[in-house]
Amino acid sequence: MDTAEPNTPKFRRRAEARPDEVLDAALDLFIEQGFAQTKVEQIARKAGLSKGAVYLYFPSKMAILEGLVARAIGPITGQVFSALSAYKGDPRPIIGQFMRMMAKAMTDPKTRAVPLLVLHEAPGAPEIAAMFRRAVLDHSVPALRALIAQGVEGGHIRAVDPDLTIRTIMGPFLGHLLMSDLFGIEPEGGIALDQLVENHLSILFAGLAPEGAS
Amino acid sequence: MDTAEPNTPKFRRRAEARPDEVLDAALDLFIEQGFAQTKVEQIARKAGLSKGAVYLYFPSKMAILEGLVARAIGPITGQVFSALSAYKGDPRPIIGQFMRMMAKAMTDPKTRAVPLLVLHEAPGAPEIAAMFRRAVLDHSVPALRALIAQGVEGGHIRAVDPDLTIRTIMGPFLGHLLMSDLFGIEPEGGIALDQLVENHLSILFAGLAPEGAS
DNA sequence: TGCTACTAACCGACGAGTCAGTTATTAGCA
DNA sequence: TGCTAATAACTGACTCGTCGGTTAGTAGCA
Repeated sequence: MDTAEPNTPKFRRRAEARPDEVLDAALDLFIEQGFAQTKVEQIARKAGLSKGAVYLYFPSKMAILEGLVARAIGPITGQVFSALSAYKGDPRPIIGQFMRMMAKAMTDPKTRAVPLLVLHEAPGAPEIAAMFRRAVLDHSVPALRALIAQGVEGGHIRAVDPDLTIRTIMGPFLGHLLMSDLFGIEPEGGIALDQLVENHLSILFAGLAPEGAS
Repeated sequence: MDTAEPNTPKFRRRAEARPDEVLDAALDLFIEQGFAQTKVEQIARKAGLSKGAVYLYFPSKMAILEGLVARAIGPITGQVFSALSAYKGDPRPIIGQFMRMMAKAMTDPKTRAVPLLVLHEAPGAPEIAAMFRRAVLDHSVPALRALIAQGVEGGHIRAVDPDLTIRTIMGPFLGHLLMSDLFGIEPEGGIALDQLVENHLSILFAGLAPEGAS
């Protein structure tokens, strides 16, 4: 249950590692019990601190959640997305790459947990929703839109509505996340996310093919 | 702000309408502020009652949410789903009908709100999640699976994995719900759900077509 | 001896749920 | 048709546990 190493000194000067330790503990507990159900005291204990100490690093419980989201979406630089929108040609291969990348990332429960947390806490915490939106959606959605629009113009794929098609592309991901994590619905043996992606892509790519192509 | 009619008598014998009035008020507030943020007192005032009276009809705040979900999913009888799974032939037309039916239903914010509420409250309220699962998913998922499997066997659609394909079919719905209701992301002018469905179906149907068909 | 890192006891707000009491409504009776 | 008893419908002030956040004080380090 306890994350803290037993042999580490009780005090450490310049405890720069502390915030991350708190975030680690918080993430575990948020995954297990949800944000509202988790008490700051629990987070503190799991990180090997007292409640008061947590408040040396984070001004509020909310800030812990924000820190968590920030840490998770930080590494997702705009690079991926600007690469997406700069691409010219048949968008299907890159969409495939992109989806497979996502699948790989989402296989890790800790990674999967963050968007899920955002999902749950968004209505009660608009800042969280806005943060996620700014950092992830405001980049990815336009990038995908541009990618699709360009594919349509170039005749690489059928004339579909880019904005609506984004939902067709990404939706199954969300659907699966929700069904499995919220409702525990999985086919026997569980779903491998990569199988889901391959099945989806096979339908999607055939469905996007220009008229009169196999 | 107040739902209660001004001219209705303050007391009414056999107040059978009360529970529904409380549910109506609660739904409005839950949509606006979320479950956790809504106080029982608010629900009571909006329904034209005092807090105490609410507890004459519902044993707890949770029970109000349960009542809301129960009322919403009650009308969805298994009929639709058993019709789905009994069907023989190319599944695409019925899938189309089904999706269009869903789109129509989900156009009403009050209807849309209930699954959304379930989504948000599920982690903190397993009973809600289980209830929704039993009433909706445990019927619809097997029905869709059977429908698809049968379509594959009959050669009406390509050989896809039924379980995974369910996610491809339904995912965009969820994706749209979340993007619009949680993050407020919509193309300018908003999305008409029926447009989303038509775009999705055009891709989906082409993507499911047997090899070598337009 | 002074500073950093931390602790633990504490505070106060908040809100779900309770309950003793109040008021409208009806039934029974003359 | 008025009066009374009974009771259903409702009120709002209160309790009480919970938990986020604070702070006075302490332990280790230089």
